[in-house]
Amino acid sequence: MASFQTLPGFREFYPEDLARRNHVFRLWRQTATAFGFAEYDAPVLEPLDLYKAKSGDEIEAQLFSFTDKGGREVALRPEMTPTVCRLVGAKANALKRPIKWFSIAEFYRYERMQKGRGRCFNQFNADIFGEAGPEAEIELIALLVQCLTTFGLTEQDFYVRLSDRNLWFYYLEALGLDEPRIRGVLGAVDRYEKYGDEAFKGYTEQFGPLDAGIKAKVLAFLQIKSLAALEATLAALGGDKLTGRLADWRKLLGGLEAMGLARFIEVDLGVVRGLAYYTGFVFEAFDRKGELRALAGGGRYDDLVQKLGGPALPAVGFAIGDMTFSLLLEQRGLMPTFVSAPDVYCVIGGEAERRAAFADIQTLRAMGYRVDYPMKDVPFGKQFKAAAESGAKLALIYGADEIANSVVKIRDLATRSEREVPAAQLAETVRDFFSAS
RNA sequence: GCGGCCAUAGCUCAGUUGGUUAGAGCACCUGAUUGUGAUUCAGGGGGUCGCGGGUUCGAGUCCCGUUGGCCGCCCCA
Repeated sequence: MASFQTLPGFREFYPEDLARRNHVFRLWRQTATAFGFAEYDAPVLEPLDLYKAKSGDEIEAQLFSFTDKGGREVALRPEMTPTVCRLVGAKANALKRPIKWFSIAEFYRYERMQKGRGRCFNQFNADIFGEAGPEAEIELIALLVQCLTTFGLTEQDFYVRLSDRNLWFYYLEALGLDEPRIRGVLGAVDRYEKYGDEAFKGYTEQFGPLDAGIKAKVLAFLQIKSLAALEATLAALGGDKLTGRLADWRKLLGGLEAMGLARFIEVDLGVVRGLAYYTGFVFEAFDRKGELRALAGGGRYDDLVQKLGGPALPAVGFAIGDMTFSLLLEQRGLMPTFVSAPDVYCVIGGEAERRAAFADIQTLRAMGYRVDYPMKDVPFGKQFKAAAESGAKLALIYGADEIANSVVKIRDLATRSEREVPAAQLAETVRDFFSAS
């Protein structure tokens, strides 16, 4: 038993674990690239103020933060959004619009561990800057969907809930509420799914009971699950803001439908997302069975770049966490088992043969083949067994007889057939074998 | 931050009302086997029973504390 334990909530990646993680990262990266997103990265350690600027005590309590040797207050990054806003903000005027960027990075939050949540995790982040219209949401939600379907997940496995903080705001405004009350109601809406009527307790304490007529309308609005129902509800109210917003909704849903993604999307105004910086459309991806935490979440945050010192720049983004996502893939049997097998395994008679084999081993490795051999002299029988167990396709046999005749014996480990080739032709024979198979 | 359950070999787990030197399977290593395949047989390494304290003639077993894990609550950028 090791004396030194891994820090709580941190993960170690043994080769099989890392193979799975690499698989996930590789497909995410491939998908984002196909959508025309460019990859970036940034420091793991940031000034604490970058996160304090936009958030309260709760968030600070969950930061890994400390004072460095130069007396700076620093924190391990808990998310990518402030960082990417700074990167983009600093060069906003020099970057071609729209700015479509993604990253795959590690984040740290000092939280209690749970299923699908640790203190150290990876996220795929994708953001579009400089596009104020719902075209940006279309592109991002399409990317989100494909980041999941590329692993074999279907609409049976997950869905994306789509909502809109602006629409809520305009609607409550039209019902005659002022801004503090609107925020109070949105807080209740956020919790309504979980707590039912209890969710309004906080509002009542602060502002007194919500007018029964308004509350009924809020509850009805919250349960809206289609664009048609939305339009019907809002038709009576009219107003430029609401009419304009409905046009955005039609454009967004129409775009996603044209991309063939309608089956993944559910209008659900019950989603508000607690995070204060979201300003418009918000969306979250969940597994259909409802057993896991959210797979991904995102939305529009048009004010954040400016708040962090950059120019006014509209923005939309989302993130997928690797922990819940990997759990889902494993539950659905979509996480492949990775075997680490060489292409070629060398069977070597003894010291003298070993020297001859080394030259060929180096040649084949330089050609890009993965070649292994036993480090110590081992009886032939064991070596053949090792060759078979290694998963290699070919065994190369270097015995005294072969060396004497300047040949190498090649054994096809699948068919168990053997032949000898002149040592000089080994490289091309191996290449032909692998290019044919 | 709060609550429930749990902790014995690398893994999965036994371990009697508290009683000799803590076990099995799998995995790993060696040999049988000096040129041909997952078998078989024989052998081997590996444990301060999470850690610390207490009760006892005696603790893997009972009690307290602590650390860590799983699950839920809060939160979830």
